[in-house]
Amino acid sequence: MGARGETQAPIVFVGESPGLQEIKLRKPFMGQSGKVLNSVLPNDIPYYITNAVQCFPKAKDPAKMAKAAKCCNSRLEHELRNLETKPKIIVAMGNPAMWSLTGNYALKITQERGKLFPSDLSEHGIIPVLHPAALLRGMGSYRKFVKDIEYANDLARGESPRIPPKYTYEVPETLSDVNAAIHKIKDLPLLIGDIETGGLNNRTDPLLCLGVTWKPKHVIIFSEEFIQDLKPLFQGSAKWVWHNGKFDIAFLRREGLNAKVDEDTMLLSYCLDENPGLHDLEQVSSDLLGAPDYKYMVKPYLPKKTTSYTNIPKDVLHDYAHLDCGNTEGIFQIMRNQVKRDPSLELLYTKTLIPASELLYHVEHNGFLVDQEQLKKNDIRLEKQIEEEASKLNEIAGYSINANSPIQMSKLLYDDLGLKGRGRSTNKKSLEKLPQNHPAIIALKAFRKVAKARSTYVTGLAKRLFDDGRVHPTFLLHGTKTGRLACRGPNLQNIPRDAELRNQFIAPKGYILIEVDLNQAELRCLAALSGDEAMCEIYNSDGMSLHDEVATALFGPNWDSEQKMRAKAVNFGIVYGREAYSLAEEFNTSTSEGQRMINSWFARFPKAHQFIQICRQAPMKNQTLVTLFGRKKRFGLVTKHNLKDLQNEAANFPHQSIASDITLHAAIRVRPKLTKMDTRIVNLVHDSIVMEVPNNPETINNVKHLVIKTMRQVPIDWGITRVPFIADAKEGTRWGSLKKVA
DNA sequence: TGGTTTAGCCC
DNA sequence: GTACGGGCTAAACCAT
Repeated sequence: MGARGETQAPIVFVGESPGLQEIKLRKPFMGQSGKVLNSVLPNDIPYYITNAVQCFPKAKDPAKMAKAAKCCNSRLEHELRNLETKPKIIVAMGNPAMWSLTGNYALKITQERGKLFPSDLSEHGIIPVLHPAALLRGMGSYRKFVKDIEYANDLARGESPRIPPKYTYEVPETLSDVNAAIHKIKDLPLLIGDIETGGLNNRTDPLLCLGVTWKPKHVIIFSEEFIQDLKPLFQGSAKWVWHNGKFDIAFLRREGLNAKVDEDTMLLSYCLDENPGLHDLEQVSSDLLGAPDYKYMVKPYLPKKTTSYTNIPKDVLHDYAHLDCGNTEGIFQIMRNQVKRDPSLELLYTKTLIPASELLYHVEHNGFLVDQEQLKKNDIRLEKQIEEEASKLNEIAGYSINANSPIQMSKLLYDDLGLKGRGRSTNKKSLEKLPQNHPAIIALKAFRKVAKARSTYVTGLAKRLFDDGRVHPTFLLHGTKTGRLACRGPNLQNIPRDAELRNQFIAPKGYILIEVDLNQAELRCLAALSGDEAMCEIYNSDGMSLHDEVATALFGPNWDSEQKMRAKAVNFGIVYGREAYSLAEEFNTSTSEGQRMINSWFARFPKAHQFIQICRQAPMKNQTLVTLFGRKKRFGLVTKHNLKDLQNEAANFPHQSIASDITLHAAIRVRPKLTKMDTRIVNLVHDSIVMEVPNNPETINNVKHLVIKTMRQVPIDWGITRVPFIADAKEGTRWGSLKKVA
């Protein structure tokens, strides 16, 4: 019972366990998941569908599902062996099916999906894929799911499995062999490189080897002891290909090698799919080449995730490195052509992403100087405040309580103190619903503020400091779905707007900080993109201000400061797709008043409204949004469950993306000129550029002039002409105390 | 030890 | 029942 399809089918789909629909109808995949599966089932060949588990476990936690899968294992095997014909391929959907069919209960579906596992239950074996229900919950990539199933369908139709690529490699062992190898390849048109390192940190961790290839299927590995002899290799005319080249060139440049990023397979992968988390080399190689898992080679030497690659024996490391390098060559050939065939992606890749690699190498390398005195002062001050607030909460509770624990605080507020709110959450919004003058609420809010400030922005920052007194973050070009940069280790894009905390970031002696930021960049983009006459008029006039105009539109000409605040919030809320309820919450007013504000805004700016509406239709119409910088937003699986979220993403995508690219391009353009003025970019925050500038009036003036002018010019050069872009400069010695100077 | 949940900071 | 787009980090908690 519980199966459907043809018993002589060449392809078998194995799901997890029946849901209510399936129990009722005695057939698998009849509900929402069934719809997803139906969209990818082959329509030219028969198929058979069953489940790994036939019972209906009450709780679907992994341990119980594993147990159930083990129980049902022999039943499933019996079912599959008794099909009329042996299938060519079996698709395992979700962890339990994969566990049961492979017998390996340690596997994880997100890591194994799309790979071919041998099995005598079918001719070619098992292909694990994500379960459709996981896709419906917004996990994983629908595009990958479709590709995985397509591969399985092709095998069922009689095509051959992909053959995992194999490469030969050599490791020159004498200096003369190294020199001969360099001489042979340094002026070839294209070299593909990949390094292995003793850690992720280019300031402290060793460079262990460099793999280079120039033609399919053969790699040269230059080992550690010859790194210093590789200078001529990087002085030839070859163009260099890397996977996340910004990482590699930072290590190589440290060693005095003139490495550069001409091509980058990670960025190609990001061009082809903007969703994060899909672009690491192993993953791309597996998807495009059918490359098998080769991490197993080095795993025995890496007991912990953090163990350094220095613990791997040299011969094993070189063996591993040659696969990385060879695979990079393989995926480059495929993806470079795919990008070339799409003019917008080609534009994005060549004009934005590759130049941005070089920019960000420098920003990361420069780092941001931290004042350790100020760090210490904040540490002491916040520690004291944390203790004070914590002891207040202890006293209120009457026992020792951890204010950092949401569970304990929830118990305190809703059980011990009997406060009545909405649900049992203790987050900021929920606390707003509780009596604001209650000492527990006051203390908890204060505690949260200072605890966050200290743990993340003081002690957390201190852990990231290097010998040079600076933090050196990593900026990710592939970290967002919109094209904004992401930043980590530490994240310098979310430092609190609190003078004491921002003052931890300073200019070195003899320099000052200048921050130039675009004024209302996203709203200006919305005006320019939509061509809304009223918005454009405001931004093109000298005396008008959007916030003032909207305040007048919403509340009449005699608005007060509170009403102006609301107007401002509506302006920024609109571009994020905020709704009446959420605005009403913020201002403690009725939903109908929230709705009135939104309606008035859209009435004042009808074309902006229309533009947003058109964007919102993209997910339903299965359209891809494209910006003039070539960024794309693709909508994978659209369901009634995620439609609203996707519409909000769509509505927000164009102006967020373009505003960010204007800043990025301005930074790319000014950086070489800044270098000549002994000026360094030390941070980028979506619509602003922070620099350290020699403290003399002439340079300061030149830098401000250059950056402001460039931020104004970039949109014009990219065809955004309906609205001017205005940038403001602030300066000072500490980031928290910058002052606007005429 | 590692993954998930909750919370809070930025544009 | 939900309600705002895009991110990162820390601490607690829980399973292994």
